[in-house]
Amino acid sequence: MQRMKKYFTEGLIQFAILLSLIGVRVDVETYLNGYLSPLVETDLGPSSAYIQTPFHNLRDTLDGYSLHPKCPDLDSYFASRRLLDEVRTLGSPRFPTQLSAWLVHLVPATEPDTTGAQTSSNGSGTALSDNVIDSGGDGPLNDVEQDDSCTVYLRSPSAAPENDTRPCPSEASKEDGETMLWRRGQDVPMAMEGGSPTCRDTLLSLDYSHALGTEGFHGNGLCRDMDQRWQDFLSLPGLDDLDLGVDITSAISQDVSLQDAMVTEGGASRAETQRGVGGTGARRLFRMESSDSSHWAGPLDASGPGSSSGFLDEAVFEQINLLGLGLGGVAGLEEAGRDSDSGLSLGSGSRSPSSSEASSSGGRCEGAVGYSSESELSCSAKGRGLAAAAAMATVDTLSPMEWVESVRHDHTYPAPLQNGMGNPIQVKEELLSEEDDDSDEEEEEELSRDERRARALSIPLSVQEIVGMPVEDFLSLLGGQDLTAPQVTLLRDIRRRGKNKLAARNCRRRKLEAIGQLEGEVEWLERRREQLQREQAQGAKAQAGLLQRLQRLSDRILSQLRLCPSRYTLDCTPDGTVSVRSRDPTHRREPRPPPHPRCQKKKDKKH
DNA sequence: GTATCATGTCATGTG
DNA sequence: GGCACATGACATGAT
Repeated sequence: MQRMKKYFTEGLIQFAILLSLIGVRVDVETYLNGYLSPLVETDLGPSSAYIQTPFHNLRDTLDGYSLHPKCPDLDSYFASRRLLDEVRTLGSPRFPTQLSAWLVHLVPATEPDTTGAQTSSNGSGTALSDNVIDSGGDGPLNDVEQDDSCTVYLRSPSAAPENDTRPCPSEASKEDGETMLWRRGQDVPMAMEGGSPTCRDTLLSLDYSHALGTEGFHGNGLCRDMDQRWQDFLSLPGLDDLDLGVDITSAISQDVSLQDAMVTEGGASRAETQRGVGGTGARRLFRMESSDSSHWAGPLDASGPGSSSGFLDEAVFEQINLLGLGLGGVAGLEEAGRDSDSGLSLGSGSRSPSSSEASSSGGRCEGAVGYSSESELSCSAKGRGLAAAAAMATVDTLSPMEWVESVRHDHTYPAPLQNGMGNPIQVKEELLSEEDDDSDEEEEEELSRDERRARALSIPLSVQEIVGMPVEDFLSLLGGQDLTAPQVTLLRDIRRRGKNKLAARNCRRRKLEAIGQLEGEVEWLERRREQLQREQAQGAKAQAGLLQRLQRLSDRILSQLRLCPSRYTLDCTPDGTVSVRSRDPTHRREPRPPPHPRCQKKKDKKH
């Protein structure tokens, strides 16, 4: 069973399953570049399931910018991703009936781009993603061929001519191994690093055998081997025990509609450069599509397979992960908010109260807990699970727009629960049943300390209302005849703590801003100092040159005066007067200048 | 077990 | 004096 979990929680098949859940056709290019690639991380160990990939950690290094995971600018950045807008247009999510198929075409880096060029020029039509290639005369794959790393192409079977009898493109690389994905600088292919085939291997092999068709690339030993791996996978013990709600075999193998896709690794392709994402090292482009067009309830389907529009927001992926984990239930919305100590959803904007609570609790669980000792729930594993449940519930209860909006605001990054490969629906139902049992208790538990106190004293106002109301209203409320002294005291405390909480946040934000500003000043001053040091060095060098020239000139003058430069020197006064001075302190008398030649002649005549 | 970080809360100062 | 706000200090939980 553990092995099965590994199959389903790792790698590509999870992507396909999860994305099929909502019928999303996804270009996951942004997630397959370098460290953003969950596929890369799947081989990092037993706990490195893709679901557990903390995308929020990746945000720190996104595009080379060092941004805080909660930075509003970062949120707006993600919000601007056009794929998110595309996801918005989706209709109600529907459970998948089919999975995408994949065709992988490996072109080693050192291999000339013969196969790849053929792939792009043999009338594949929409075989390759527009994101990856363009229709230039040189052929988009030539761009890829310039890359010094391995390239894996995914191609639509429909686009492959039936009479295509070209050998399996991976055959050329078969001698290097039987795997299909290589990573830059690694001798071991990505999918085989663990020494055993992973679900990715199997899926890719399936793609070979089912999507390519025997007319095309079949007959290759590698393809058969991959297919065998897939069969091995399907024959794994415990697979039959899984209740996924769908026939996994048929879901994967039937009516395989391989959509074009392309995986590159290494330097950015031209298409990437055009999108402004190139130049950051290794990139991988990928594409996944649901083969069932009925999944598309929204206008997105109009783009049709082969269209390369759309990118999933990272937050969307997080939510999709939640879908795949089967975590969720309506209870999550309430449960996710229980960890909020104060119950304040300050800064949640115009969101609905339920989603606001979920978001607030999510942010709470992410890091700070504060004085939550009175809270009976820990914010760790349970809180994460509840946040996930909240997300799941959001998907089921909210409209797509609301759900996407919740994704936009939800900064929680929940980890999977134990049953990471379970059926989402089943788990949801389990949570629902649990919620029915102790919903009242949970509702009580999720209240903050102040909320519980306010409820105990029958204060009909929420903490948010108490904190947010104008002071006039608050004073009039306190001055009313309906409140007792303990109620008044509690109201004051709640308002004071709430205000101070906000003040502390602002204070810390300003402090961080000040620190950042000072760091900028320090950096500027350091650069300025280096510049001045360079100028000083240049000035010293120029001064040395001038002194050297002056010394040579002085020696020349002294030599013309028939004075030894080692014994005499020239003194230059500020007023421009130049005099000869002896270097020997004992001979301070001005040396008599030699007689003028005319005088010397006259003197000679007298004698 | 320890360090670090984020957050809440309290005490205190300031306007 | 009361209030809002700012901020240092401390506690607490998460990582």
